[in-house]
Order: sequence, then structure tokens, then C-alpha cells
Amino acid sequence: MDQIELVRDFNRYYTQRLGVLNDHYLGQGRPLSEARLLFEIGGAGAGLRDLRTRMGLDSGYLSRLLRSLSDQGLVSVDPHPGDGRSRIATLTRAGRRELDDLNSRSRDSIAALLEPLTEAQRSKLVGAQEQIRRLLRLAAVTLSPVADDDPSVRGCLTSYGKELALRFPEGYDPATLIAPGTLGTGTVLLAREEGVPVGCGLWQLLSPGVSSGVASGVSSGVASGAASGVAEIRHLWVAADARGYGLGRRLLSALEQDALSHGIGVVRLGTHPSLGEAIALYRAAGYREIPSYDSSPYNQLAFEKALVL
Amino acid sequence: MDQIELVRDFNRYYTQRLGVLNDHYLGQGRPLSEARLLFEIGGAGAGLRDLRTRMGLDSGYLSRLLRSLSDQGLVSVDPHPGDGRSRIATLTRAGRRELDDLNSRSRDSIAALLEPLTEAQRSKLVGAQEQIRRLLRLAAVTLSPVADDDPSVRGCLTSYGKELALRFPEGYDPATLIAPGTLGTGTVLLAREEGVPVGCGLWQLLSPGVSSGVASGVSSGVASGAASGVAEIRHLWVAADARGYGLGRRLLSALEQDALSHGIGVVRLGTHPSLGEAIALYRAAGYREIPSYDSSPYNQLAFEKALVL
DNA sequence: CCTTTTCTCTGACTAGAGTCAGAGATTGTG
DNA sequence: CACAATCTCTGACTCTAGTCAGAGAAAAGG
Repeated sequence: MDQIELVRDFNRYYTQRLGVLNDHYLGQGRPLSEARLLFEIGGAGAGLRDLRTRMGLDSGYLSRLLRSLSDQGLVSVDPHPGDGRSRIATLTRAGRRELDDLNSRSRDSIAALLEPLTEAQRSKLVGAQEQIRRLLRLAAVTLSPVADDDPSVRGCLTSYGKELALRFPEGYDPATLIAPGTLGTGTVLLAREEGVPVGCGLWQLLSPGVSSGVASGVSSGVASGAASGVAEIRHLWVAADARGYGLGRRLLSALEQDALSHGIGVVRLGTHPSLGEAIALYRAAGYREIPSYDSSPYNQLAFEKALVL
Repeated sequence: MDQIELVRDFNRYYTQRLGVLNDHYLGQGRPLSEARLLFEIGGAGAGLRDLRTRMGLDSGYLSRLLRSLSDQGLVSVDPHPGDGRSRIATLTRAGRRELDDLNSRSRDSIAALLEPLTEAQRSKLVGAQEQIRRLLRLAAVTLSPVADDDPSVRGCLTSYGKELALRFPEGYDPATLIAPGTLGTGTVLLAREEGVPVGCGLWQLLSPGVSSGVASGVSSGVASGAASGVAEIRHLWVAADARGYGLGRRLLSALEQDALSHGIGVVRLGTHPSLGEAIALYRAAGYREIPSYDSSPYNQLAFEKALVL
């Protein structure tokens, strides 16, 4: 059985198991959609518009669901204090009790599932689930080239700057960030998970190669013989809550691939001694330390890697 | 977040991911129930009664689903040659093509999911899924005490005997198996997965202890002070397709617990040098080798363990 | 102030997934 | 052979989970 077949098989098995579990704890007379809605409203309440986008519901449908829940005395829907058009749903006391019930039934059915396992087996299970989730999250991230003034990228770079300001003992001047429109020859990659930006990185030409195709764009690089341009990789950043999934590695190698296809033979990058994980990443990815080549005061360390097909 | 919450969280994430996947490959105009039915009928065809029990469908509903599929030319439903009441569904040529399409769409969507991962990450994913499946299968097994003439147990013991006959160089005489009705003081445990027998084991009193409660049944043991009877564990067996999940370990410790609660302080067991996994299991479970105590020619090795609460 | 946009609600409708109560044909059994 | 049991099918319903097209109120923009 190949990998794909193994994954399909696991999916079949797992959904079946989960189906049994869910039927058990949700099958208490309440329709699934109402239960989900109770979950989403949660203890703090939520605006209808917010609920609609989060759950992907039709506005008419949500309205009816809420009506049903409020007829049952579980939810109250009140006008937004600041905006008379929008409304806010909150759980009533009974609704909160119902939600607690749902949660505890869910917990109970999971506990019953885990009961026959030893402590060691349970933590193995949890560990394996965690690993799967990391890998699936990583797989769900898409990388796409964007302009250097793309608002999402500027947002990432702002976060990047703020983080460096906190981590560098000497602080960080945001003016060091690439200014919009100044990329020149190069590519900015933006990483998105379900549309939400979770990382970025860019490469930028330092000195053109001898082959003629370098500056003429996407289609030229691969065909133009030995790649010989030199580029710099900059602003490689992964959002804090998306770290540990191998996304930095993926961004880095995507940048390398892209640079290579544009006739770049060597990439360099500068970094700071206080960025330990980044340095470890570069070393693991085959970068070798070189004398610092950059005038930026933050780039106290420099690395280089020769790109090969 | 505790283990239960982590498992719930994973379940939520995974079902959501799978939902997206399934929508993608099944959402080709065909209702889910029809697609499932095509899967279940499969290349070989299936009897309606069989389909109903396997899929848990109402007979009227199944009838209508099949009608719809046969109207679409995907399935033909023909009378059973031997029994005029029952009927058999088989895929037509077009139905087989449709099923192949479904399968390849499913494969494609899994392949697209895996595409961003490196080979190492993919095999990690598959490995973690395999581990989860093992643990869930183990957790799904229920152990229950049964009589020594229970048909399921006799079936297990027959398989056990056949296996030993193959593995022992000297063969194995099935007459060595415990005869129905001869257990005496002791317990037979049967392991079932979804109702299907997957293993068994028993303990049997060798010599009673000094405390008075030993022979008087379930309620006596725990309260009767220090456990001091001696029992033998026999016929511990796990079906071939349920091995590697830790089920042997679970059966063994359930037998120990049960024996302890009946006033047994020491358990012994005999085994054969060619049963390497079993010997490793006993050692790992805290058994120490002792001189062979048994007249059975197969029990060339013997182990013992003192039971403690 | 008028128009456009935003937000929610109502009414009308649909498809999917079942359930339930027989009817009809066939087979097994005393 | 009569009667019970088995198997499938039909008709009549139900519930869930939506979709779609407006209507009406409030807010934002020029």
C-alpha cells in the first residue's frame, strides 16, 4: 500500500471512529448545527456577522437557527450598542448550562475512549496527534509571490521589525526594512494559511551573473545555462503561532528555488547572533558562514550557499 | 490543556480538514450516500441484506438508493440464484468507471494535500497515523470474562492450537488445551474488537491460599487480607491481525488484576522457547524465570510473578 | 439630504438522508 | 399444506441543512 492509500485508509478509519464518538455525545436530541452554534457563541457571546463568517453560514439560515435557540431560551439576541444594524448573540444561563453539558459529554466520551490505555500509551497518542497536526498545518500553508508593497507583506514586515526590536539587545530600527517599491530584481514570497499571512521572505539581486538571461524575468533563468548571479535572502520571518512546523525551512527552500530559476547561483544572507533558531536553520539547510559582507549593523553574521539544480 | 482537551482539539481540527477534502472529491454532483453505496458494492458486488447490515441502512432507503443508481445505469440488481427472496447488486461497466473516478479523485486530493511536504515529512505523517490507529484499535478492544465453553473462546483456542502446531518443532497436540467445563476456580477473559473475538487468556487456581475467601467467588477476594493463593496463567493468545497493539500486555495485566481480586498472590505460567515474543512480554511485565513446574511437555520454560495491589 | 451600503430578518423552496408501516413474493417449518 | 419468517419494495412522512430573493432598518458617504 502506498502512502496515499495509507492516508486514505487512516482517514476512513478515523472518521468512522469519530462518527461513533460524535453521535454519542451530540445525539441528545439537538441538531448538529444548533450545537455548533452554541459552541461558537461561547461564553463571551458573538456578533452575528462574526458568527456568519466564522461558520460560513447563510444569513437567513443563521437567523433561523438563532430564533430556534432563543425560542428554547438558550440564547438572547440583542442590538449592538454602537451600531443599530448589527446584533449580538449571547448565551443565557440555560444556554451556558447546555453548553457545559455538551462539553462534558464530549469530554466523557473521549475519556471513555482513552480509559483502556495506559498513561504511556495515552501520551503517545497525544504526541502522534500533535505531530499530524503540525504536518497538516504545514501542508496547508501556501506560498505565493507578491509585490514588495503588498499590504499583507508590509504587515508581516512590521511584525518582523517589532520582534527584532525586542530580541536585539541594541534594538532595531524599522527603517532598515526594505522600502516599498525598492525590491529591484528579486521575489517576495508570502506564506498564507487559510488566507491568513503567517510568514514571508524575499530574495534580491546583489550582483548580476554573466549569463544574459538574468534580468529578463521568469522564463529566462532556467534556460540560460549555468546560474551565476548573486542574491541576498532577507526578511525571512514566520509568525510566532506558526513556528515549529518547518515553515521557515519551506520558505527558505522556495526562495532558493525561485532565485535559481532566475539565474541566481549563489545566495547570501546576513543575520544576528541572537537569532539562534534562524542560524540553526541556515546551517541545517546547507549554508556556510562567510565574512560579513553587509554594511547593516544588524548583520553581524553572514552565510552563503551555492544553489544547484 | 489536559490530554482529553488535546484529543478533542485534534478531532475538531482533523474533521474540519477531512471535511474540506471530502467535499472536494465527493462534491461532484453525487450524493454522499450514493457514493458510499458504490464503494460498498465494490468490484465484486454484494447482497442487499449484506449491504444493509454493513452500512446500517433502512431497507426502504437502500432500495430507493439502488433504484436511483440503477436508473443512472451504474448498478444492476439481480435476483439471488439460490434464494428468490434476496437480490444482489453489482456494478455495471459504467458503475465501475464511476467508482474508479471517485477513487482517483480521492487519491488526487490526498496527493495534493501531501504535495507541499518533503518525503521525510510524509513518512512521519504516515507513521504517526499508523501509531494512532494502533492505539485506537487497542482502546476499542473490550475484555470480558466468559465461561470456558463459550463458543468464541473455543474458537480462539482452536486457532491457538493450530498456531502452536505450526510453530513448535515437535508439533502440538490439541488435547493439551483446557477441556470445556474443567476450569475450576479461575477466569477466562475474551478480547473482542467490535464484537469480533481477537484474543483470550485464562487463569486457573493451582493451590489455594491460607485466607478463607479464595474459593468463595468474586466478592470475597479483595477483603480477605493478604493474597496468597497460587494460580497459573494459560492460553494467552492474540489473533494474528491484532498483534503489535499491546493487546497481549493488556490481557495479561487484566488477568493478573482479576486473579489478585480473587485472593491470588502469585501467578505462574509455562511457555515454549520458540515463543520469543511471549517470553519478551513476560519479562517486560515483571515475570522472573523459575524452574519448570509443569508436567506438560510444551512448558519447557516457566515464569512467576508476585502480585501486588 | 439623498443615495448607497451594510446588516438582519422573512418567506419560499430544495436536496439529502432517513424512518415507518405495510404489501407482495418467496422460503422454511411443524 | 397452512403458517410463520424472511427479504425486498412502495408510499407517505419527517428532519436537517441549506439556498435564494427580497424587505426593512440603520449607518456611511458625497
